Amino acid sequence: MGRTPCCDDKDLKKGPWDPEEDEILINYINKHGHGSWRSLPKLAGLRRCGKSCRLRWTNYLRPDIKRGPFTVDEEKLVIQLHAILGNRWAAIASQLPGRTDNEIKNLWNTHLKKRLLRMGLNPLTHEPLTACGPTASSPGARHMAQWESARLEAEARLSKGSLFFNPPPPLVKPNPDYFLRLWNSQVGESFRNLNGEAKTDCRSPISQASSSRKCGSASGVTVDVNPNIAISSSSTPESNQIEDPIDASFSSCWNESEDSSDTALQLLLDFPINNDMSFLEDDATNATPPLC
DNA sequence: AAGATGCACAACCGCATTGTG
DNA sequence: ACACAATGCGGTTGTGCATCT
Repeated sequence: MGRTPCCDDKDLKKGPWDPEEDEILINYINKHGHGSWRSLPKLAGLRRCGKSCRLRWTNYLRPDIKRGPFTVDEEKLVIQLHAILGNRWAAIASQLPGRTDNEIKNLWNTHLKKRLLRMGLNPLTHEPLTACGPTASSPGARHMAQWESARLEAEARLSKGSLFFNPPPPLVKPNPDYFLRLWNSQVGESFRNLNGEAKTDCRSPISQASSSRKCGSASGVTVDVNPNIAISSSSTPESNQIEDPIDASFSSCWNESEDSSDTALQLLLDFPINNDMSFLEDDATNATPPLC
């Protein structure tokens, strides 16, 4: 079949945008909205392809873009979300108001990835690196595999029409971004609000599954996502008891699906995001990779 | 002072997904 | 159901600036 390339016109300008172009684009969108991106450049009188216009608008010109350096809290949140969502920058960006996927991607590639590496953590898995090769058999690696399999299972369930959360209205497709919804749900909120809890004994959720519903976030990190991001790191493992909000919302949400003991949610609660993010504050000056 | 190198960020490219007739 | 267009997304590249030698 093939498709007409959208930006192959030799007449089209490439490279950095100049202020005049920005102004034209802003004025046009403020007046008419962007409508069809493909036809926008012609209508607005820009010698750019629609894709370029869209990118310029969404990544730079949009009025709600928050410019300036990322705060430590935002960086923590990016790391946490990356541990859950992987390189799904758009999904991560949706949790950081005013930040774009491109910006977060750049932040990750230029700062956070290196920082994790300096910390001796694998930026892909968020697991400790060792000089002795992959730690496939480590609990952490197992955990990752379990997490992934649970994620796939959950997505499969969703695709079969199993509705984990409030059933969407008819004709609305279930959002496949299961974990993002989980994160944003009451359950996720409870997860984020677990403060300084359950630092102990969060072993493999599968092995624990049938009896481990009290094992909460291993991170001890609280994250309030929107609109005012506020994360507090706590290292006070005062309580190992996760209170019932989790259980309640968990069980009420999960009732509809079978084998609730072995759940993606449990994995989320148990997810071994490398807990101590204090390195973000002092920028890994005291970071030493773990010896093996 | 000048060239080399590294870094940060904006923009591009191509594939995947979604929408539409 | 199919073909095609439009859009979204993630990986990669290009460019300008800062720092180093």
